Amino acid sequence: MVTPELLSTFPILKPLPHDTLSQLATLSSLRKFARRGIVLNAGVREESICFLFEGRLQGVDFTIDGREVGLYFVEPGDFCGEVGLFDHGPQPEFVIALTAVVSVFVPMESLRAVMLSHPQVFRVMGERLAARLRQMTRQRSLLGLPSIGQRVCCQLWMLVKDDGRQPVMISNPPTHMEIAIMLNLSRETVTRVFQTLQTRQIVKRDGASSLLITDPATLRDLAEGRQEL
Amino acid sequence: MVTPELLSTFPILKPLPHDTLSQLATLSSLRKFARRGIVLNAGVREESICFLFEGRLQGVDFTIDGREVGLYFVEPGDFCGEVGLFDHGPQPEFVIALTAVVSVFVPMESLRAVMLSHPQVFRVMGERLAARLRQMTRQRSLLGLPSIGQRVCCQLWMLVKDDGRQPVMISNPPTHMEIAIMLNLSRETVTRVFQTLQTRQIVKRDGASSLLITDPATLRDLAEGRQEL
DNA sequence: CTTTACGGGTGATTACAGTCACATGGCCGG
DNA sequence: CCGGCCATGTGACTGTAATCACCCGTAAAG
Repeated sequence: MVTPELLSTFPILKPLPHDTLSQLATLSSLRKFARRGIVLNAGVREESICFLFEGRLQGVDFTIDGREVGLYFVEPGDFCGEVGLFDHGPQPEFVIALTAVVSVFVPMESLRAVMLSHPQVFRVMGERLAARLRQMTRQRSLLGLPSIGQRVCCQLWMLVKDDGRQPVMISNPPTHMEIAIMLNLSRETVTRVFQTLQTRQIVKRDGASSLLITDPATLRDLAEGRQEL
Repeated sequence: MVTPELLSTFPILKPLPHDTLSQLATLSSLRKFARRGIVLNAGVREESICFLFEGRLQGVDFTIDGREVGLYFVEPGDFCGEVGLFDHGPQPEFVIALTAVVSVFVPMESLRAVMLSHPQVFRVMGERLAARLRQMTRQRSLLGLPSIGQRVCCQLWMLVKDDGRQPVMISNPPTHMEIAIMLNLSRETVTRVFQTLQTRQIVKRDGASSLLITDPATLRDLAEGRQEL
């Protein structure tokens, strides 16, 4: 079902020797989710780490009064649910499939064993946790921005890793609602910002499941506050 | 200057053998800061971990347009600046002294060495990083609360570890401004919430540098949304 | 001892994003 | 082919928190 080759497509597992990968592979399982499927549950001790092969995930939490709060996006090649590796605690947040998703579930206990016997993997996993902290810090300061347009542009800019000049395409982009909960905004407000971005020819819908950033340079300027929307 | 005994007052260092502590102590330095002093700088590779002995610290970041954003508080016995231990990266956020502060600076490199040779410490440090992630997640969902009063009460409640019924005292509490930046509010709004909390006899100023929680039970209810303010 | 800075307190005003209500169009399942 | 769902789009209205402008009192700085 899961081959060692599949596992080795993930950067963090790549350096592992082939027989270790084989062993991990026999313990792992391929799992597919439909859009809106719950990949990881909050509050329970999840027994697996989820490696994302295809699609997009979103970490979400809920406020006491039931409002949805967006925390981060997960892109293919990345993984989630790793916090419990370090403290054996419950999964802190939900992880939801934003699109149809293909993922590999690796049992947490065996991955922890691998981690402890391969300092290399341990190191990368520590770096990974640190990166998550850094990313959450950045996301948090986004929320401090008084200009709503700048908030949306920053978030959009973070989805565009490519820093080039030419147009960039984002396939299966998050919906307005999914962006809204990341930024503490209402869905309508996000829609209105996108509307002005479209009339100003900075982004363009390209079919149903694709967003074209026609003018990355201006988007960047908007994100960094050099231009007003 | 720094004694091994002083270091062993910190839970994470306590299990270390005495000679390791002695060696660490010779490399460490005692540093005091005045209120508003910058304890750790963002963006640079800080060369030390800061262990807080006395006072209160706040992790803060700034938005692109210069607004201050509050991230977390640090209480005595805890430490900060540890992210770089894992990824050798720059310090992600500023750490500011909210009160007069006594702290011990332990060089990051030697602490990293200790960590690698003492799996015990490594484990606790990993748990610590995980705890930070969990705490940031909770703080983030606070910001999703639509009721401003609830936000403030939640934050206040987090400062009260004690879950007892009897009145609790918070010494050197954060100023309204410092709370405001944690919650994405203006200083005036926080003042107004405190005003109603005081008239409703839930909290009370006790001298200049102390806040008395006279009715923790009601504060808890307000924080958890069982009562409106 | 005076001066200044800072934390806290308060009212008036206003901008602005949330909310509600509804419309449209695409896609999927029956 | 039809019906329903979901994402998006849009207008009207409104509540609310930010902003501004000021006050006071204390405590540290000179």
